[in-house]
Amino acid sequence: MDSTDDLAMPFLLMSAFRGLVDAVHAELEAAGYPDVRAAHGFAMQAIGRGCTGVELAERLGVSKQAAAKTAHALERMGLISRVQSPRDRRERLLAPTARGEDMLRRSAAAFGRQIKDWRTRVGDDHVSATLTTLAHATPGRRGPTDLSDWV
Amino acid sequence: MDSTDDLAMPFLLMSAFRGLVDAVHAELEAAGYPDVRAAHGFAMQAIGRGCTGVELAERLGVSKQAAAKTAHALERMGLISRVQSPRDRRERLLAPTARGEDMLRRSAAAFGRQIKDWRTRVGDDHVSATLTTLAHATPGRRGPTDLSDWV
DNA sequence: CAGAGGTAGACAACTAGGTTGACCATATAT
DNA sequence: ATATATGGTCAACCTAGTTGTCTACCTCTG
Repeated sequence: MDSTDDLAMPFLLMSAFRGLVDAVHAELEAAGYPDVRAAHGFAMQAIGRGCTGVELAERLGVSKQAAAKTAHALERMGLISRVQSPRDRRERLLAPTARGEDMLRRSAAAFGRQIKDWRTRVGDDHVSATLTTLAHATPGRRGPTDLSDWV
Repeated sequence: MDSTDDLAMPFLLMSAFRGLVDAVHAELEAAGYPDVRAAHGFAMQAIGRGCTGVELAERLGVSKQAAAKTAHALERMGLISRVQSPRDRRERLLAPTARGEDMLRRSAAAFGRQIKDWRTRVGDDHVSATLTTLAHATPGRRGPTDLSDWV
């Protein structure tokens, strides 16, 4: 239809994403997690209940070296543990600590509150339409932030 | 309503954004603009018909040093010119070259085609709802990718 | 009109998050 | 037993940003 507005889509996507993430990180900072960045949150979500470094790299769609850096940062922040695997001595098993799980819970709650705000602002139907639109927008896409395996 | 899906929103936003941008950049690369990155496209949009470095920094929501770096990169790629202002000799006026305007046209066309894909895939109503949702999602937000001044 | 303070831009050093390439240690298959 | 594949690490580099400092220039005020 009115395809002139379409050009704003990338900006709106970016802006909405940043607004969402910034709001959540402000809440996390207030809750005692000052150094958590967006990449850390994504990585924690990707680790889920536990995985290896290579799996993390695949889930995030980055190189294993990049995943290792992030994992080390998360370990330094006390959010995950990295313990040697019993069945394969090359592997280090990444798993959230109690503090990491608390951070994930708070993060999820904060995201939920943000989207709830959206729902009251534009209505449930619009938010639902947005979810389905975005879900169908990038079919078969694999790579960064693809969580089809782990949600 | 079903707030469990809400947690996927940041991932969907990110994924949709990356899918969109990647597709457009693939087209641009094929059209003879191989080195254009997402930041360059945003900056070109922000420059519009012309502005100074400080204005660019404000429009992008970054430091003026970062904006200057980007502007130099755009100049090296032949997409903008940086000429001294006649009325203020401190200023350098940034303005797209013919090549830069061609790039912007191709970029806009590519974005339009991508969103048209979305429309045929999920329907005009869903895409429109997405646009209005995202537009209302971050009210009064200023900073990166805020284009209220220059669209 | 002289000088104070504000502004545009450049330069340098740093950070975060990513990349590739080379490498070692360990598993696994032949 | 040996060849090959895999998990992880280290090192060097890239991009896009940051803060701090500096100079050149404009503008406002006494």
